[in-house]
Amino acid sequence: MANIQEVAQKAGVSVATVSRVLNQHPAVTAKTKLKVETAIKELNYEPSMLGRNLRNSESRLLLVLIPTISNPFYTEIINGIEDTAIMNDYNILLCDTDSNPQRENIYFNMVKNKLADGIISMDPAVDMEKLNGLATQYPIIQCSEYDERGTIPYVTIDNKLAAYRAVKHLIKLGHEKIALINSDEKFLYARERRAGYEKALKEFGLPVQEKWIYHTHQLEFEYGQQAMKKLLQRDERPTAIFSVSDTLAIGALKEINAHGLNVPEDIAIVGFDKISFSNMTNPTLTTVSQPMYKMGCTAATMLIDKIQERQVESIILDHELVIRESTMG
Amino acid sequence: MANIQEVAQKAGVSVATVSRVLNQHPAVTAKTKLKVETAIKELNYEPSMLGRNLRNSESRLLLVLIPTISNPFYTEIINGIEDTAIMNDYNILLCDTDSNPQRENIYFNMVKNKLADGIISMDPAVDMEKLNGLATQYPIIQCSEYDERGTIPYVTIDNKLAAYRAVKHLIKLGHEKIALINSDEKFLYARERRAGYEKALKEFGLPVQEKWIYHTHQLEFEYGQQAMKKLLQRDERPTAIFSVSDTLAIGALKEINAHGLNVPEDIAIVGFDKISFSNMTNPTLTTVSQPMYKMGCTAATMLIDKIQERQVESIILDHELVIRESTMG
DNA sequence: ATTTTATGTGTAATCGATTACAAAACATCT
DNA sequence: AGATGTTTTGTAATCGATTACACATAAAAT
Repeated sequence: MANIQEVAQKAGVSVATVSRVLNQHPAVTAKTKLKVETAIKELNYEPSMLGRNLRNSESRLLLVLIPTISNPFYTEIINGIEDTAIMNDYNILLCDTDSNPQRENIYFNMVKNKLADGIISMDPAVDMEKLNGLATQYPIIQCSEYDERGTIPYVTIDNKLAAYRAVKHLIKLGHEKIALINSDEKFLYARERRAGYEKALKEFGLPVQEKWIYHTHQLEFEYGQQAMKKLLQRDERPTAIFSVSDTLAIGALKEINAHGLNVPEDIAIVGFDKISFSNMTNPTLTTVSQPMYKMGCTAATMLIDKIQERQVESIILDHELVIRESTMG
Repeated sequence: MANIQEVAQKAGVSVATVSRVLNQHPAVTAKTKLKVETAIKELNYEPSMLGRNLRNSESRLLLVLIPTISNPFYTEIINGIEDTAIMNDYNILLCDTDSNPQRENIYFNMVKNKLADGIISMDPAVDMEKLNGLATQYPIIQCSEYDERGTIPYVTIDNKLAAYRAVKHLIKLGHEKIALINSDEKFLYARERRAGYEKALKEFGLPVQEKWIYHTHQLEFEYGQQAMKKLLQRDERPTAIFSVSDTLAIGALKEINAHGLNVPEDIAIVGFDKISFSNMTNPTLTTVSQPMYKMGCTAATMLIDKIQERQVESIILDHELVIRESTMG
């Protein structure tokens, strides 16, 4: 691959002039510009980002940290991020952290080393302390998951309200024995959704029973199955389930079917996220829809604003309860 | 962020010595080494990848091109790639190309610009001509999808044989009217799987009927639903479906259920990929399992070999037919 | 024709690392 | 002590771009 000097030589000009052509500096005659462009084409030259970034201290690359690409929840968000980034002449790189601090470090270093201009973190298991530390020096935005005590701007939904509405929907249908399949409450979203669940129960004078609250370690289907299995072993069987994730809800649904029970007649289910699978189950899944694409766009816009040193405020987006067959036969 | 000069100054040595410490060059006294390491810690110094890469012309970053993160098929492969890469001191960056040539270009440029050392492409819709051109100068491996006419090393499975076995399984169960839900035959895997389908039919003296072969434009569920809807409109209804993708098969399953028909009694289905959701459907989906994790590991190993200028040969891995409820009630 | 002004181009420093080579420091042997 | 060899450290070039500043050239004003 040719470099700028060779282009300069071939075009019979200085490297400065070549650089000016590359950066569309106005002070270049049409004639010189043409010479340079011809040379560039002939040599098949492409400027090195390395040299450029080293000098400019910018890479126009955004890092997107996701805990795992297995969860379809992230797909639409990423589309939003990507579209917005490209519109602003940025590109994104997906980083599958696997919630592994060591891998996270690699990506944090990319920002420190100017290989990337900023980070959008969607990993609830990220080392918050480290992230907050990094955020004092580098542009960082949190998307969907965030640290309530930190100062990093975020975009998310009102998880408590969303959960409240989901559970209220079940109560309005006449359910009184409503179980909660929650993930680990070390995550803020898990705590908030639980708060919403409890708020709804209390508002309608229903007791919050520990035996109907189950915590999973992960979000994969199997954990939902396992949770449901345990819940079905309780002496008193719940008539409805609110699950903090569609993947868990789908696993639960599978387990209910395996026990010869019917959804929603025997047990109703509400999930969370509206992943595309949720419409493929039988029955289809009632779920809380987050504006994922918009969330992605917002996060990207916020990050770019931050990079360009504009003021950035956290944003709470709307959500929507999508009622389908798993609650209304 | 401090740079190497500041560290050198603080430690009272030259930048060369600092660099030697960083790179574990043996010719540094324990005493000097300690001084430098103290200075590094005090200044919180981290070497800049930009400066380093510019000089070394290596980034130890691998690019992984996927058409979309929506398809769970890629998840396990990526885990394999990632684990192998990390074991060899490489890191990976996921690039969601969306099968968009413009986005591809961005990532191709990253390699040209030494921001990445090589590419693993899993995008069937990639511009093969361009990829082959790039491969003459840069390390590139194809995973799962490949160009039969090109010279880029690949790792994949025997798609024709896998399809043949899947269809033979249906024939052995007594099916004679077997439809094929295929994706676009501009993709090699689609052509090969069709060849396997036809081979099985012919071997058992069954006619290949165009009316039972449907091509979809994409792999999302909805396309499977649509395909099935069309197939159910045929004057003669098939008794079995072979779908080249689990996602399409799941859409088809949904559509069959919607028509009040039963799987596998009325219509049996075989999918392809063994995505995790294929075990959550009702009935569970018979499917062809690819050794995805191993495929990822292999692809990464091949790429690293290629980068380090070792000889690399293409590899065909084994597959397995996983028989579940959608073919055996 | 000469000075002033505007415009286009080149020179050279710079970003942050690595490394060949030179030089210094130290050890070993007559 | 002086010569020689070995080990450690420093100097300076280099990677590929950008850009402030200087300089050259052309156009406009006197």
